[in-house]
Amino acid sequence: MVAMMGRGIAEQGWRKGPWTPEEDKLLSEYVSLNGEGRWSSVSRCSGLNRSGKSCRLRWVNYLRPGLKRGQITPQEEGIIIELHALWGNKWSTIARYLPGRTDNEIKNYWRTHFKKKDKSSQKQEKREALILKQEGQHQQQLEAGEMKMVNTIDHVKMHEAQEMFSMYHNMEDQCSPVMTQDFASWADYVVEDYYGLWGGLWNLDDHPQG
DNA sequence: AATATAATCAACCGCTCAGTG
DNA sequence: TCACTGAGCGGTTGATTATAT
Repeated sequence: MVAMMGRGIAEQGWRKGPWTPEEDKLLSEYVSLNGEGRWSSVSRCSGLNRSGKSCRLRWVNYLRPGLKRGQITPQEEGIIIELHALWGNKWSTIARYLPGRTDNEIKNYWRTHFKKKDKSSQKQEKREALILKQEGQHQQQLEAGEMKMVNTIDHVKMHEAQEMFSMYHNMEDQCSPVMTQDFASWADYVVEDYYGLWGGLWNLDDHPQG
């Protein structure tokens, strides 16, 4: 494994690899005394043999107070999907709208839950191709859905909407609140949910697109 | 029960950008 | 204006855990 990519091996004197409870304690104490920031001086002042980068990451993603641990809720998932459709891989921006969640967490969630679609979709698409042959009307239905979507939300690009639909459709764990079988009815759901979401989000102080 | 594969998570790396002298 | 530095971000990797065969 190419020498573990140097993981766990001190390079330039910095310790790498998983954090120990002792290190966590030192970092927490340092931040509680000195506040966030000044990461480059953490190692000097706290006794930690970690780079500032590493300290910051550990604090932001793991030690920071108020972090939620555990499963992403369906509501959070919906927000992630919709914000990603709008902004793409702007994980830190998306994370601002999910209190207690980190950009890393959201990024990981997206990768594991939705990027896998790329693989599974190949199988799925084969299956769907068969179904399409059997159901010649399916395409008409899809197009009807597309038209509805385009007319209703011009914020979300069509292909993104189709991707979102595919993702919902491919999710087999039934965690999605709505499992519509066609794009048209799904579009109805998203339109409702979309405005519901933004009605709330626009009230936040930190407007995303300034 | 053993092995292979997939999923998840924590952490690192390289890059960019803003602040400062 | 330019160079330097620190902080933050997104992409990626590798270890661990869960699930399937």
